[in-house]
Amino acid sequence: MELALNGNDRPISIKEVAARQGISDKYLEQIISMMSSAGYVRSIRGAGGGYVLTETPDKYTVGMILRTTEGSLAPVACVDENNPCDRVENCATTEVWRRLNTAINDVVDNITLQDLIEWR
Amino acid sequence: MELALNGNDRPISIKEVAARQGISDKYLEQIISMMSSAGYVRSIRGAGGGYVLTETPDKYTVGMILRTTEGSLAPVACVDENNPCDRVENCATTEVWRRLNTAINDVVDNITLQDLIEWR
DNA sequence: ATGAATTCCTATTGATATACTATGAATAAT
DNA sequence: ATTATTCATAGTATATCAATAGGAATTCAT
Repeated sequence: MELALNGNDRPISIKEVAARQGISDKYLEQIISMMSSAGYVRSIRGAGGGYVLTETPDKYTVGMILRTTEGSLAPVACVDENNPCDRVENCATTEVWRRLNTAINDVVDNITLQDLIEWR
Repeated sequence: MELALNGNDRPISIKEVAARQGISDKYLEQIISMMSSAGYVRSIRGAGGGYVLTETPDKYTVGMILRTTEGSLAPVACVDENNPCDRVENCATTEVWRRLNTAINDVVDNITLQDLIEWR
């Protein structure tokens, strides 16, 4: 949201964002570096550098961002990756996890960064 | 599910369930004791003792059981309990968490133990 | 060229939660 | 009296997460 609100005219530095959001530079650095690896932001190094979004805010879903920074959103490992436990055969609860997974993804994949900005 | 399938004619012991489910007696003991405190099961002590459900399986939702054994299902603390963080004022993401919370609760509160048994 | 401001990379710490083990007391059936 | 059980509580091992830390690489401004 900080990057989106800042626009793409000039990059915004970790230092600025961290100060405004009340978290440490070093911690934010690690978070944004995940976004960078994912290609969601472009970094400009050196003095006067910082970050800009690579796309317009409506192109990012909350799901994309959360999965990048937090990993899988699955309630249990067996419903996400091909990571079945050895008793999946006669496991009635799998269906619970599958429904939860779908419900969670439905929410996060249908909210964009643009939505967040408009809700502000 | 073990208790529901066993019926209320005779109690079923931790030992039996633990063996069938491949977990330790002692660990299961702690889990079921939470169910007992919640009033969901009735315990019979002493030799030949064990547990029975206090209600028919259609009276238990997955949500009741999960909240009892796992605690709150809220994605973040601020949307569940009155536990707002100090920047909730201008926090656009709260709405994301609220929607997630609703979606999760919708799923787990609309599946009963009876459903699980039928899905088996 | 030099210095300052930045990103980049990786290691480490500290706190907490989780799954699980362990010990023994209380209770009830035989 | 013995055995099978629940009940209560303490302890352990591991993983995860948030956060800190140090310093290398890059770029801008002068």
